[in-house]
Amino acid sequence: MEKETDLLLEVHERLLRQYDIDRWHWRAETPPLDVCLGAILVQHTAWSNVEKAIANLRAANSLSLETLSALSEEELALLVRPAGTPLTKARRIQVFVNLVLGYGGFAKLFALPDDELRQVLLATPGIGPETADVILLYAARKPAIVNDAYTIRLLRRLGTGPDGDRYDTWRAWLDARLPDDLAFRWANHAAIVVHCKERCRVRPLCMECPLTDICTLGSQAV
DNA sequence: ACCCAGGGTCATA
DNA sequence: TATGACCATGGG
Repeated sequence: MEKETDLLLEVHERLLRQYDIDRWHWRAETPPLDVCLGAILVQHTAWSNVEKAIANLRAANSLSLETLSALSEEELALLVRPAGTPLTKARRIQVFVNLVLGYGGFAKLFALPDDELRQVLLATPGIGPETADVILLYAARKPAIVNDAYTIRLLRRLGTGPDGDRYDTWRAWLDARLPDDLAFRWANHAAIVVHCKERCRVRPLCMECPLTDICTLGSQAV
């Protein structure tokens, strides 16, 4: 376990040395609503398409809880259409937005104890474990673990990780091994995403990959 | 013409 | 518990 922590910390350091995570899409000043919309819209979807959807919302002056709640399902679906599964995502956004409004805004919702907040999010239709953890970390700014396909793929290539790929198994495994620190966890997940988007999917770039020498799968496909 | 993307939900065995 | 179907658009 300590050895695994050492590996995770080494990866963390190397990635932060290599990438400027400030160029990642969520920054310290990103409003909670933007983060939450992105978290829902990116489900099984390429981020480039999410940007188009959010640009549509911005152009329609609809980046507020009140506006999003007031839009008809069809109108909202039209705006988020580039992100795919438009009707599904329009519904999920409205359910979530109404949840926040019901609490009287993000500040009050996020004032709940961490565990309770996570339960509330998970009980919301359309918000599964990964979306909930993204909201916890990047919108509510709690030191949550975010697991995702990138993390699993990367750490498997490094020959580590728990048995099985179930979300909660990975989450517990990472939680026990990463510092319980907001800044660390914020940067760690961001760096993994930036890294995987930039390199992991393109094999020729493996030569310049900052993790090549500890990658146990060599040149095998991602 | 495929295949997949930072998921989530529901039905089936 | 564990797969599979479905949602549906845009880019490689």
